[in-house]
Amino acid sequence: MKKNKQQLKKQIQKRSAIIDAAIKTFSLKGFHQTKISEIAKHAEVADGTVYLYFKNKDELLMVAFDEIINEKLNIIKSKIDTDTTSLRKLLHFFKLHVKLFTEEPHLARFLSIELRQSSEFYQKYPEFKPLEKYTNFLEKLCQDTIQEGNIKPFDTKALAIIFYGTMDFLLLEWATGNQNFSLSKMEKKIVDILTNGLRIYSS
Amino acid sequence: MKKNKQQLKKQIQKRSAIIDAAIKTFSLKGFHQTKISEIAKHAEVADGTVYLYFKNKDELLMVAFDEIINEKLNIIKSKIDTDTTSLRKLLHFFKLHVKLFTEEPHLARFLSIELRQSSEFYQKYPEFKPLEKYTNFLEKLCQDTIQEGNIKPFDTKALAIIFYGTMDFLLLEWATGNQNFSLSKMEKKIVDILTNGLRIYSS
Amino acid sequence: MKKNKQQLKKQIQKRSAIIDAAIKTFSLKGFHQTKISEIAKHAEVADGTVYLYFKNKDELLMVAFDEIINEKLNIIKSKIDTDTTSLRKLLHFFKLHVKLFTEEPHLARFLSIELRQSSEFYQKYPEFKPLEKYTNFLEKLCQDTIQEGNIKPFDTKALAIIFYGTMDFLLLEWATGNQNFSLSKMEKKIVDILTNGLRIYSS
Amino acid sequence: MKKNKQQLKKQIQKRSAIIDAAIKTFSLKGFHQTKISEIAKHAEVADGTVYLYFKNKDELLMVAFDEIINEKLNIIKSKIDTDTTSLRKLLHFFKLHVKLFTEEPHLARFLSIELRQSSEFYQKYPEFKPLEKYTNFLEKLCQDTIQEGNIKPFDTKALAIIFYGTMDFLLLEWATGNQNFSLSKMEKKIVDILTNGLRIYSS
DNA sequence: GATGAATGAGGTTTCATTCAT
DNA sequence: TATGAATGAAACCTCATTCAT
Repeated sequence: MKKNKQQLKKQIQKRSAIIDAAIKTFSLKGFHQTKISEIAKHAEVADGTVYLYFKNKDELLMVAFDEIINEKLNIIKSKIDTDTTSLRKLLHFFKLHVKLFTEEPHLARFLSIELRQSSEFYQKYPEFKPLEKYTNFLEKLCQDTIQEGNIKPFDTKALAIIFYGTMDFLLLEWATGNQNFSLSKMEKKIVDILTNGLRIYSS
Repeated sequence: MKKNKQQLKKQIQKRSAIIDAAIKTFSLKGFHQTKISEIAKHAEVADGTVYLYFKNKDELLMVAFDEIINEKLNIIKSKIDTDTTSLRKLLHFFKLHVKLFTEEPHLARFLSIELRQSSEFYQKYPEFKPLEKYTNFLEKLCQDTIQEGNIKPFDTKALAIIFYGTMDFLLLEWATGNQNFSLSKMEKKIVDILTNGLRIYSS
Repeated sequence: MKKNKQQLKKQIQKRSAIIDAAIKTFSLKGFHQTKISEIAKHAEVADGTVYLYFKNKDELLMVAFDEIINEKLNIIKSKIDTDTTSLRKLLHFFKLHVKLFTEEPHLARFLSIELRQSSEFYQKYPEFKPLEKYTNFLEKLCQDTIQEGNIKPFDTKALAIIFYGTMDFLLLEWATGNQNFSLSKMEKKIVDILTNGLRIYSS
Repeated sequence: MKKNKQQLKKQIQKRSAIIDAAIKTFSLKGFHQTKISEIAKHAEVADGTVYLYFKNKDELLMVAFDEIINEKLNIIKSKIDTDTTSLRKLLHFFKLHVKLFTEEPHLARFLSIELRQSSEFYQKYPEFKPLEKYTNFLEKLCQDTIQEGNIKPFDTKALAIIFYGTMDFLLLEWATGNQNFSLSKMEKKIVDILTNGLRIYSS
């Protein structure tokens, strides 16, 4: 039925609007400082409507994370697709990660600060593994790079932790303004260290 | 006066008890889920007493961070003091960091999760730079190691970010149980990667 | 729309119920001793509902004053409307004021005691002039009476102060039970004094 | 014993210092906004010491009122002592009342605002009749004036209510800045009205 | 008597969530 | 399905008062 299709479309748009509003507001003000009514207002729906699409505020946060991570990961995937080696893909990933999140500073805060929810959050939602896809992809890239013989056969999980941990802390330092450094220069230096350390022909 | 001395001692003990209770409770339940009354109960003082020692809940959290960071940094400093080279000190630092925080799992959670508690904090307290001392010391170690000729003359700030970011994310992965790995093995692998990447005579 | 009309009506009733409950409770226990939860219970709404209609407790008190003053002033206005001279209106006003507030003793307390509750209010809300309308009307009556040639051309502001001050203190003495007098007799005596003046050789 | 005398003197001074501090602070900030610790600090005693001299904050307020009223009444009494007729004393009383309280504006607030404690206060302390002495003296003056044949034989209680009510409301209007009038002019006008009476054809 | 550290009861207000319309 | 008015639980912090020293 056409009617149903249109309705369905409308609903999907509404859901999407809510998520967008949630991401923007969470990023800007932090999870606890964000009121559902604010999100509803930005999404141009009633407060109660939010609860037709999401069980509660926690779920909305988790979905918001998921959307962001998926969106950015897909952008990254498509952009590194044309790189000729996995090593290049890996380094390109690093650069893109920094670029994508610092282009929208509130997303940098979102990722480096808000993502780390309270201990109770992890206990309450054991299935909450927001970075899993992201770090898995990173690990996969490391595996490929090793197979292609461009980095030494290190443990790929360890490599992924080093990579993600470094990117994440770099963004935190930048987002909180703790350090007064040029982000692009710092990024190059870090890539330099990681590659020169990791390359098979590093000598 | 003896009286004053005894009172002072009592007060120091009380303050300490409150901080300990705060750290434990914050770690367990998260900052926003922790009630002052819980902390007070654990510290065996009245609710109001907490406010004789700390201006408010925020300050209590910040002081708790500071105490933990200082305490652990001092332990680390004293333990690596006998290491003969800065490179050894650096790697020892890494191991001790992981050890000290995973020996007390709530501290691992405290550091890797609660420390990032929400942008609200960084916005409200721009002077809140809990890790400054820690990463500064790390950077100093890197400088020394470079001067001693044991790692290539990389940018020391970049090195510190890689080191701390990696340690931090490793603890997070461990604390949230996202990954099912042996912490000690993972740690060795990471150290392996970082050292083989960094050494001057890495070939 | 019918629906909206009904809802609006309901809301007006709810607002009114809250104000009534507030006046009664404030009068009975005093502003600082009155808990919002008590008011809510008396008004048969939830605590939070009070805050849908009033910004906070302070505003509720001020609105309550305003409502009472307006209500009583309107009653008085309509009742003195048929009096043939302004002098009669003026004296009638005096009697009605005493009557209206002593018929509902909690209102007498509200006006003579709670209204003066603490400088904090006057300092915090300089625009809080609860009696302005009331004394202005009183002053206007005095002007008219003078123009009609029934009292000497005294300063009207001074007259208003005498009238209101006397009525107010009379109610206070009555409400606090400090004096053991017949209110109606006292009222007559006061009116007698005010109209006839003090001096023996006034003729 | 000399010792005891000195100690007693010290204690009286301490009690007096506390009352003075209380009056100043209550006047300035209002009863509810005043903390016992502030009073103690101003009186240069420990918080607990206040409770050696006064049962609680309420009692301290009541004593403070009493002291002020007594002090001012005594000043007035001594100043009007040389007036040759009771009528002159009465009018002089009015002027002195206004003068004494407006010379120290915080006292004007204290008397016209803070004196009217909450309804519960009057219920809790039925013996709290702060103005009794004052209005009794006023009434006595009226009696004398009547006996001396200088005002008509009106009811003296009614006269006292008019006098005190007018003075009190005049001070309130002045203290809260509601009216923009010259206090001294207004005072003269009021006295004029009270003495000359309202009616044009009063004979 | 004097101290002041410690106590702990108490209340306003917010806001996630519900549910009658 | 959508609304948004209503709900009511929940907790930080203050400060009068106490009491061990």
